[in-house]
Amino acid sequence: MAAHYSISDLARELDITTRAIRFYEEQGMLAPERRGQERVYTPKDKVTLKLILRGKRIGFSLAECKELIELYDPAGGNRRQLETFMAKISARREQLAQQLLDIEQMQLELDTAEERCLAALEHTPV
Amino acid sequence: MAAHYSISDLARELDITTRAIRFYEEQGMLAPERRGQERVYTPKDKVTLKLILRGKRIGFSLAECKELIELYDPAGGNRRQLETFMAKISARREQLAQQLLDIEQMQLELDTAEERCLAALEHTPV
DNA sequence: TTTAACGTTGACGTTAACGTTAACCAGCTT
DNA sequence: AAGCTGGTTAACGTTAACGTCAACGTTAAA
Repeated sequence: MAAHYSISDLARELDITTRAIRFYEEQGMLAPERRGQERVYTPKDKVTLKLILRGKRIGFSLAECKELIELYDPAGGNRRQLETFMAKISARREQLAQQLLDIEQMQLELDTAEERCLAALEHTPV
Repeated sequence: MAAHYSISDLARELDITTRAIRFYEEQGMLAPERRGQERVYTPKDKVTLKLILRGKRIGFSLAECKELIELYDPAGGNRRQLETFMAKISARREQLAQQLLDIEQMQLELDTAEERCLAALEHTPV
């Protein structure tokens, strides 16, 4: 429940390097406060980092992760921007649906591959 | 139902560049026949390419795609190899499961992001 | 007081997965 | 003969996402 984290606190907890965290900041995805030179992170920053990591796991680029993060900003923006965002969201949805299909198919094929491995092991002497 | 394809046939049909196809070959993922200098692809090569593309869509590296392809080889290999493959398969399965969770979570958040966009549009004059 | 732990800013290095010329050849058409 | 289409190899260029020093400052403990 700590209100603040150091850069290595977050690195440890989220299992990334401090270099990566600084890099995300360099890319404009984070803007932690400073106490002198040192970066001080809030729980909100932590949430942002988690968003980035999840995005990456799904296969988004950092640039795309940044867009996602911006959706959470109350910055809002004008009608044109909002419509652009909506379009991007719908494009994402389609891509995610395709990924789901790919994953299902892949799982089926891994099943049969596994079976073939097992069968082969049956006939292989220890 | 053609028995053979040229490199640009496949490029067109699978919507990739000929450069990419040659690159996959360079990486040892393909080994098309030759008629003189020219590459001649069979339906089997096409299947391999599709496997690569699906793998990429899910977020596998080319090296990982190559491993998947090798699972389809009747090369088989020894007990040690098979066990290694099995371990990799199970690791993949876990990663895929995690991706599914991430995608579901992401979809929920896109839902609310979309709602916020819509709400904002409501209050924005045309 | 020195040494250890943690932080900082450069800045160059690295890997993956192709893109992009360049320079060439073979066959067909005009 | 000239030009187009489509293929080839070789080799350098590019982008993303950090890794990996180097050189330095600051507490806090031994």
